[in-house]
Amino acid sequence: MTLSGKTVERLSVYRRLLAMQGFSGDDSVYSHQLAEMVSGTAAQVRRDLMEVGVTGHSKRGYRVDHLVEEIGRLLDDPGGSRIVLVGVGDLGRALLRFMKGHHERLRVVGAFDSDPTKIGCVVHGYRCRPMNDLERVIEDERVGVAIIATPAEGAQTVCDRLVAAGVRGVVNFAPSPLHVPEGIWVERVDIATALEKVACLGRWTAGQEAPAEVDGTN
Amino acid sequence: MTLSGKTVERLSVYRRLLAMQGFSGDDSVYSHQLAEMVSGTAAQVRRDLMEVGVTGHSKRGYRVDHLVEEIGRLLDDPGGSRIVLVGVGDLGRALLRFMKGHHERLRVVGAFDSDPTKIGCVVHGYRCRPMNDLERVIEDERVGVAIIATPAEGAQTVCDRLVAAGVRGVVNFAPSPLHVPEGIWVERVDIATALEKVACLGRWTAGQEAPAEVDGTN
DNA sequence: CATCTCCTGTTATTTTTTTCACAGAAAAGA
DNA sequence: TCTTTTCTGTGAAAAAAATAACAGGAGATG
Repeated sequence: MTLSGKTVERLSVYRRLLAMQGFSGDDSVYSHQLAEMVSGTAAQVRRDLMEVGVTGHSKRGYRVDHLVEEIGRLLDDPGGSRIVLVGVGDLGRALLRFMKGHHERLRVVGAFDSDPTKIGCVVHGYRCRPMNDLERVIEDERVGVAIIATPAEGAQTVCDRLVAAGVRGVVNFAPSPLHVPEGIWVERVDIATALEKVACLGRWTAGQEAPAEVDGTN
Repeated sequence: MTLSGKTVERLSVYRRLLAMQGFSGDDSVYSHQLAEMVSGTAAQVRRDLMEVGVTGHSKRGYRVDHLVEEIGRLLDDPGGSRIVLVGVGDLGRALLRFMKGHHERLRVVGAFDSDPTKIGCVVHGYRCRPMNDLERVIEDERVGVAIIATPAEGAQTVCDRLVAAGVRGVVNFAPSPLHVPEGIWVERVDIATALEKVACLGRWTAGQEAPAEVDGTN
């Protein structure tokens, strides 16, 4: 049984929200409460949780602690995931900051940049290393996940090196898609597209929807 | 006819790639070339372009300049979109930097933060303003799109203010989902989820896939 | 205890999205 | 001019995702 990407996304969100909400001890949640939190439907939540294998209690919902634990069993590598970040520009710095507080199970073990003037600088507690060290760190630390926060130009080259060195999952913040061999998972976080999409669809949805005479056959 | 979100995303990427690739004058592209660029299929590309309404030429493909223009006609507000950014932390700064170079059609007209020590600072050419000015700027500048780059706690409150002031599309970088009235488009960019997803699925896909005896029925 | 209510678990249905497949068009070559 | 090749445009089929629907269980209420 393989979990769909969409499901994994939602599970990640459920867990985060449950952690943020100050649940304690033996608290429970209903599927419709979780649904409300994510602006989804209760059926969707129950379906997701079914896939996780957790079982709720009719009339009392799901035990929060149990839920968090089981989602973790599915999402997390038991040994924790080690991560490298490539590209310590503005975005890279923001990401390091972001990784700082959260995530002991997602640990950054190296930050790299090709700009010689950045090498050695310490950003949010992480020291910036030269690109030459990339392969060694990945192999020594058994890194499975990489974050690419370089400009578009360098991204593909960096990606090739990462994959060759053994990385199996990549989060790509560069504004161009990456080509990877089969078996490597790439998650694209495309800020420019997100903006254009919102600008376009925000206008659309709020605009003069359904020209009335065609009775909106969508 | 309403364009699906997925389609809009792809169109945005097509256009960007076409712009990045140094096409000139009356160059043309084939659907399979575009497909290769985005690691997609030619059929998908043709279907997307069909929705745009552009028509290609058999044996010669699509005129690049025509394509870019037509995609623009669909995605862009003719008058350009004015944007506000709320939250000038590390991520907000990275986003301002990002908006700087690109996008004259997506123009940031205000950056806001609730931290008094940040007010007045100029970041990548944008001056940080106090939250009090938020509504006034949105109304005066007829802002339709907002970027939320605050911590999770403040995000919903900020969002409510944005919507009340007239914003119709929101890009949410805060790690918690937002609740909005119907007609408002929210695009979530969830860095934490992207990381967890890659860590999970990268492990999965490369791992001991399909236990061999079940002949991989996915 | 009987009933009412409000949950979960899961199957069935619908909707959305992607892929397939092929007719038609146009350049190129013989 | 006839054939071959290699495109596009699009209906049909398939796959994926979301939604609805409902049986069954368990606390609450009287």
